[in-house]
Amino acid sequence: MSLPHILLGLLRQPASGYDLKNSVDEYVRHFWPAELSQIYPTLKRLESAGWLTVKSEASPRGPERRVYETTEAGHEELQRWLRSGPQVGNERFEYLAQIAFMDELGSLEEARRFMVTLRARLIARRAGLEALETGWSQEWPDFPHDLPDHEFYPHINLRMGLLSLAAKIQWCDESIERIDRRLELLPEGHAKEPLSAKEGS
Amino acid sequence: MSLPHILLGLLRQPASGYDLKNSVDEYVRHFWPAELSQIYPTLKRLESAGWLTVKSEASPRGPERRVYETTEAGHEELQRWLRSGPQVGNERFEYLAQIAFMDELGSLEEARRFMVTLRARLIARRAGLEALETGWSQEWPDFPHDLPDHEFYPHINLRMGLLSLAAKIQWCDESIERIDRRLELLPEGHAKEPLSAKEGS
DNA sequence: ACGCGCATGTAAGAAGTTACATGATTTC
DNA sequence: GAAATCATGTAACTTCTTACATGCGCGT
Repeated sequence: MSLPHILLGLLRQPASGYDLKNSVDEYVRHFWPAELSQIYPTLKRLESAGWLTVKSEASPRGPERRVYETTEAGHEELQRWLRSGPQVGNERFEYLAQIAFMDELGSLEEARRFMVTLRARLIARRAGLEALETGWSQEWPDFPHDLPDHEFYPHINLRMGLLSLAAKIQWCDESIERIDRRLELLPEGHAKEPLSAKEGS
Repeated sequence: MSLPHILLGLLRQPASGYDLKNSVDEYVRHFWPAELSQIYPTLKRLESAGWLTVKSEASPRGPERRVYETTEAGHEELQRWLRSGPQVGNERFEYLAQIAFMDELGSLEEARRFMVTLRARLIARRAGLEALETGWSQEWPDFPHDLPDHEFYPHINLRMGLLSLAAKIQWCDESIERIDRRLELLPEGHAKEPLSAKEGS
């Protein structure tokens, strides 16, 4: 139920579907990715609900642009959603489902490799967020203090990504250690390569 | 793409759709909730893919039970999935989308209330996981050490839930503090009720 | 008599993914 | 000449949610 409201939120400045896709990729992707093939029909629904209006414009390059603007009703709907309280949904983690049945493989080494590559992928994500943050800190002089409101709230979101990824990376480290302790109880000798990328938490 | 494999994983013991719903609710719900209306058709698909077989059994109470078992092919598919590496999907957080546009309300007080109720909901979730953990610790004497494999991996999952919720609660605290610091810069006097539930990290 | 647990599903729709289709202009 | 960017979409499919439909047996 969120994409319509995200588009409403982004449309506080007039924009085309194409523009919105760029905004989503730049600002929103980390907590709500969306494809053009989903954005276009959603904009039509929003229009027929009376929350948006369109006008066609010639584009300097390429075909006509269909530029959307929020109506008063759209603006009210956005505020209604914002005031409806935090919507905490059910997150789905496929990798946790995999871990739940890991004993099926009967191999602590395979479980270890699983956690090590998971850790690497989480670190890569964190690097993406960190790059975003350094980009911001160069644009805004006394970052992260004294940000204007429309930068303040996005930065709060960024912090959530960073903190939550740090916790997951720490969890990977903890789990790898637990696996290692189990491996030491076993008779065989095991190749236990050290972690590659830079630290965890 | 996960529910089929989760059912395959749970079906290492024969079970009916109804049984599986109970198992999902007990063990799996925290990272992959599923309804009966989704489980039943999925089982049929799994059967026609040759990964499961069924037999009807009379039930002591109620209608006939359709009891499923994995085939050799199903077992291999489960292992293939487990070995396919950690599948890190795109998590969607509606409340982050809401925060992103919070400046629309132009009210730090409303933003603060939002974060406070979010914090309360996250703490409630954590309490659920903690209850699960104390339940486990009573069943297994020297918890969390020396667990058998089929308890070890689920406990690793539980830890992820706990660590990741703690990080989010900490993020709420940090954000509320940041909002408070902004509120202090303003001329007006503001009612700033202290946090109700017990501590955050 | 009523509701709960057992047990099976179907139907309709929302939300999201992947692939396809088209065509102009600009940059390398 | 090829690839990227600009710009619009549609089609087919998967996944998940919510609501509906049915009926037995047990406890209070």
